[in-house]
Amino acid sequence: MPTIRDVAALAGVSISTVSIVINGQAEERQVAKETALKVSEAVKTLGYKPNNVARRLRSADEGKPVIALYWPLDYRASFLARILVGLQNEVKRRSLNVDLVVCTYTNDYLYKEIGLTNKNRYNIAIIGAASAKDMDFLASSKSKIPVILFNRYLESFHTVRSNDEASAFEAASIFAKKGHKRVAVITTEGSAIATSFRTQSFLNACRELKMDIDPSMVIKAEHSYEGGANAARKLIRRGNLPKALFCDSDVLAIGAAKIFNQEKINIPDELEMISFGLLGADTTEYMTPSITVVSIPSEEMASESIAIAESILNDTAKEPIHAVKEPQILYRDSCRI
Amino acid sequence: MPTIRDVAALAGVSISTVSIVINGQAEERQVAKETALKVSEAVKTLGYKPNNVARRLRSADEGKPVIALYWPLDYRASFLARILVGLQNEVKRRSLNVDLVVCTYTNDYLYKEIGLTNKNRYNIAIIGAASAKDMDFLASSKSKIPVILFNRYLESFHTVRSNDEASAFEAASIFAKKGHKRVAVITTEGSAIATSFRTQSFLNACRELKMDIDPSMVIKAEHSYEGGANAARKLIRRGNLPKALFCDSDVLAIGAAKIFNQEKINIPDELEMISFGLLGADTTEYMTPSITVVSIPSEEMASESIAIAESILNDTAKEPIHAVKEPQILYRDSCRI
DNA sequence: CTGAAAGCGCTTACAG
DNA sequence: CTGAAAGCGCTTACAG
Repeated sequence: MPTIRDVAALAGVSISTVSIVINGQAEERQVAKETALKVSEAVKTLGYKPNNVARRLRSADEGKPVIALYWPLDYRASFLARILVGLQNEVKRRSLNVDLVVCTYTNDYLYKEIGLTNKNRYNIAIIGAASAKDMDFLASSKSKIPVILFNRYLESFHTVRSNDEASAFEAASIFAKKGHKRVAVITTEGSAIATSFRTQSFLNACRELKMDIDPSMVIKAEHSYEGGANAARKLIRRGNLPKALFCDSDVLAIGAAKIFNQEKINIPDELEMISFGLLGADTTEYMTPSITVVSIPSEEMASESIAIAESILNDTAKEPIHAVKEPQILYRDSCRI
Repeated sequence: MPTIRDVAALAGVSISTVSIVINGQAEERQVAKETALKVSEAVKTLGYKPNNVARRLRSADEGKPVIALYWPLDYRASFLARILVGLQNEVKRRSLNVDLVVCTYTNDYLYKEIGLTNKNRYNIAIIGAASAKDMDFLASSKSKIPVILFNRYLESFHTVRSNDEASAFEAASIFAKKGHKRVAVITTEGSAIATSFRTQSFLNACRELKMDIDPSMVIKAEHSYEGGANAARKLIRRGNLPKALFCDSDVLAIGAAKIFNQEKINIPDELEMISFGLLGADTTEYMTPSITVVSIPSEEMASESIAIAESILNDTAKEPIHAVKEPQILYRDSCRI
């Protein structure tokens, strides 16, 4: 990259003059028109761009500490708002003097994120929805800044999780108490860590509670409303529909409910539904039917993340902090207690 | 703020030694334990934090250009994902070597955003959901970096808008063609620029098309599912429900639809609904009933924003660019053509 | 009107 | 084991 020095050399003027011109002070500092022109041309031919970092140093612009949330913009993009609002609210509540910034990344490519491998860009990274590969990258300690893992676990990092296992068990217990013997499951296809863990936990709980899950009743679906709808169609087509359905995400549940409504399968009379809830709680509340969810405590997790971030900034977080938040079951029409 | 120089002075060692210690190279560089300790203590007593900007300059870490999306985390947080995904996809499509970052702000307080008043932090700002005050701030040219206004208009800035006026007219035309004479409206309370403009445009269109809107049938609602639900309750309570309802946001429409379902008011037989659509198109598609929307072309607007950003980075955007994108009417069950 | 010089706060060879 | 010095790319008094 050309520097101001190169521009000065090409234009045949001093560095000071270049600085004045590129900062638009040519008139006010009474730089000769001709000189200013020479500078502009040199800038253009070299493709010169001022170095922001140098400018900031010189201008004593240190800025506030920056907390970066890393979040992938795949099908989980819809969960971002709730978490971001949670982070933001906690920053406000604590009157932290920090900037909160969202960086998007692609699963498995976290290692490409320069904000993580360079210790001077952000002060703290909250990393959400990491894939197995992303976790490997982190575990190999290639991240140069303090990391808070969001809903993932690595011993040597700060982590904030939702107690999905207990919640899956509780969801299964509800079905068991109601005497359901057969349960269907709609789960996200692919190997996202959290969803497969949630589904696995639910299946284990069913086994423990002596409920039967025919493998053909575990439908894998693309994580979208349409995916949920397609899964519901498959279940109906297969026939012999169980009276209980578990979904590992409310997005799938909403898509599925649409089809049950269309096919006049009454929820909850003919089919009771429970879903994990990752969207804002009001979303599932205002569906028709409203959907009973094990609501992931995103807000509490976000608050805790900021609490940890604050202690990192204060240098009081020596040992990794591992926080676990309890989801809340929100009983709605799709499965009343 | 204390500098490395202060730490060195207090610890009674050289700057180099301090640098080595604070960068965790004490062992490897065989710094005497005692020396390292003195440094650590000086760091602690002074509360020294290394200056990231200086580090970056020294480490020749210039980084990529940064495009910052400014978005408020109020009730409009739920619209963020769709726009962000749109921006991200276009960055990818163009293989731009830029960082995309989201900065949250509070309406009316855009002027506090240091990223805008300091020209060295971000290279380009895309500003969404600006309030009138925020626009004043921008118009007063206090922003030091190139700005792209998202769904707002100021002559001297790059702007990308949705043609809400034409769309509102088209929505009204649909009702008019179906012979509706009376129409109800649910609109967002408060003075958000876009929503009030949409509602106003719709009301104007109704007047032009000789449809009657009783002012008492224009219900102001908090922008949330609950707000939409409350508005629907008000409409029902008032009695003499029109057969056509317009909502300025799909969030309101979804909340309202829930109540109509509960009250067994058949959509569309007893009441036809059209809403502006700010959420992803699939959301309203999978509601029960699915909701006919004038879908704001967020994706196209995002693409255009990135196109403008690219030309700014290439210095080929001399004059302000003003782009207008056409919304698309998506016919769903709530109002078939 | 223009330029030489100082200095922002660091890191990194290099010398001892 | 430790320190003096150079220098990252700028901006800003200051001198002329």
